[in-house]
Amino acid sequence: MNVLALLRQRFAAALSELVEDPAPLVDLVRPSQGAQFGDYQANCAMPLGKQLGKPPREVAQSIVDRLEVDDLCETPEIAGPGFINLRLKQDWLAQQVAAALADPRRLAVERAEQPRNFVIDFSAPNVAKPMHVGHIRSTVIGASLVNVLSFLGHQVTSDNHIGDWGTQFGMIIYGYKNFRDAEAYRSQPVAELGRLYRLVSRLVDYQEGRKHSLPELTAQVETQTAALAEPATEPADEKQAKKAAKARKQAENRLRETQQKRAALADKLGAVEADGEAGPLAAAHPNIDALVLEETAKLHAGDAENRRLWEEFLPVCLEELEKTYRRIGVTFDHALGESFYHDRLAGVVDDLKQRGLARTSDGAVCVFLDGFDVPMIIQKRDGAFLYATTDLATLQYRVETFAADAVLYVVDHRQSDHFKMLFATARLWGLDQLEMEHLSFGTVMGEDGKPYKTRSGDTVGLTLLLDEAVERAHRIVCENDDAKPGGAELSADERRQVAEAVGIGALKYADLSHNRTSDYVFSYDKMLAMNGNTATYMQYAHARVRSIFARGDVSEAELAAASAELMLEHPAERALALELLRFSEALDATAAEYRPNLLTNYLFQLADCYSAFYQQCPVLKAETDALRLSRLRLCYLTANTLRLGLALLGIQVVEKM
RNA sequence: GCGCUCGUAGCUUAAUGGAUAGAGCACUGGUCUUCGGAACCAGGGAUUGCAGGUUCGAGUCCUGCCGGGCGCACCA
Repeated sequence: MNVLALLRQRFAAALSELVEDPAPLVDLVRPSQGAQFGDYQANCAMPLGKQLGKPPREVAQSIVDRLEVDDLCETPEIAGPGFINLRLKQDWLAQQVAAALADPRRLAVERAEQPRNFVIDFSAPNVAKPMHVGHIRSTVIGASLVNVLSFLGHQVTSDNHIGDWGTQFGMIIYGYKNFRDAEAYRSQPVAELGRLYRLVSRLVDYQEGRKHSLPELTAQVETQTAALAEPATEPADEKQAKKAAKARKQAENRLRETQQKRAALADKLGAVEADGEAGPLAAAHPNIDALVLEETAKLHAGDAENRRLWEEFLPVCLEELEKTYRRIGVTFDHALGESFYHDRLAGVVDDLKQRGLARTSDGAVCVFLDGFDVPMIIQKRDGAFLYATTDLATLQYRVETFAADAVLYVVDHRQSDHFKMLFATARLWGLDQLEMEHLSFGTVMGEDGKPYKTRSGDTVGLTLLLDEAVERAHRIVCENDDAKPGGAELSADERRQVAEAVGIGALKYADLSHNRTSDYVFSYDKMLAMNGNTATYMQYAHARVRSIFARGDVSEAELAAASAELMLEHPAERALALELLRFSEALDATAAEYRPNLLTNYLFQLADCYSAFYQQCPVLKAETDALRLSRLRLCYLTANTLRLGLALLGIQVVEKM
């Protein structure tokens, strides 16, 4: 039961007698800001009063006169400039909670009236590279949206659009042909391919730095120095002088930055040259950057040898990814990577050309779009296709194969321009009925405010990250268990399992509880903080509830089957009951805006309500048996709601911790 | 230079144009013969970057400025 949706229906009926289109006004019915304003409030009288030219309080009264909510609400109150405050009836509230209790699988959450077909594109790592910290957000947010939308009755297809066809394979192929350690490849193929990738990547970076970046930076330093050396024109007034001084300061800062960048790059190049292994290889392969591109091009052109190698490497790489997904409990319906669409790209370009949407410019096939400075290039001068081409082919495939109504991309915000152009092109192309959303998020930053890297400048592997989180969780679990007054109660095995749930849960929750397009600051300490708005707090709340049942020797079946009316006399009981009922609202809001943080907010608030209840209302020691049962049932629904809510976020709960 | 995005308490942050900007961390004080103290309660701490504007009402929408992050044809 979604109480908010029900109230909105009632308001729609009342408002339709007063106004042509009640929809925008109905949206102004919402949960109250504070308990003093009741449980729900309607803010529609003010704008309607404006519209009708009548005093808002008068309008509020005429809405209330037409409103039929006697069955679920106390008499509505009109407050302030014209707010309508609603308070749910105690017995109605009790009935709704009982209905949720009677439905342990769905907790009385209704399915969407109009199920849609979603395709969610998330995670999307490059198979040749290990997943790193930047992949967490996409993976975790995407997976939770899949869960929530599916739970609400939508048809959801999850698709991991992996990068299995790009330059990184050219690197591995080149590395394999030139640098492989045959013995290592035989015994540890993944590790050896990883080593080859890193080695070649380093050598390519070296050559590109030597040939392009370093000269470019050197030139920049020169022009910036020259610009600073130019004599300043005499400022006309004080304001201009200030402006000029500021501009000069900025220019100085820019120069310093460029110099620093140049020095850092020079150091890096020097380090490669001085390296015992990489140094000689760099000297022996001066054109490795071009040669790698050649290997990639040969793969794309169907070269037998490269194709064979690709087919040999790919399963190995995929298995490595699969290990990580298994550990964090993420699965996909499909993993149709870039290579899957390879055969369709030429057709896409032809079709766009034929429809007059694309034309050749400067040798490249481009789609020029209104409102964009640059075109979207779908075929390079040398004939190669780009990711824009692949993305268009992918969209077409998803509409044709999955009958998608909506395609969601969980990708970091740096690609927002790309998606804007992609969607605009797709709409011109005829996909104008399709909802396309770029669910963007910020870059993962370290606590120093720079992209999260190790001290040596490498990106941090996801495996290491998980290990560290679980390790820290394990230490805390052990400490806590050892400190229990009745002695430790977890076996070594159980401690491991709990640490896994707590560590990985903390990592996921930290990502899910933020909804920022700005950058995300990664911090072990913050995500693993075992109090506050964290997964651990929720898991702990759950474990505490469960322990009541164990201690009180309570039968769950009895709780589920009980039929007596719930007693909600105590304010904390009532507040908890109301919060439990809002689960459905939280899920709908999460689905409507594709924002898992609305669900984490809800769960945190629920845990908070439970804490207050737990503190103020004795359960096992309640005054009467009836009250004891009623409170136990509230506990039971709380535990179930926490468990289900966390499960939808991809987070496990435990019985004891 | 053009574009996107963000700026809320010391820190991390919440808030579909609605009432007194809500939390957590940290800080201060309190609760306890523990239905699990990884807890709870209370308190201090915010001109929501600045200046205008729209509105009955602005953290939210518009304009300008300041500051951070990111992106700007043939990488993904």
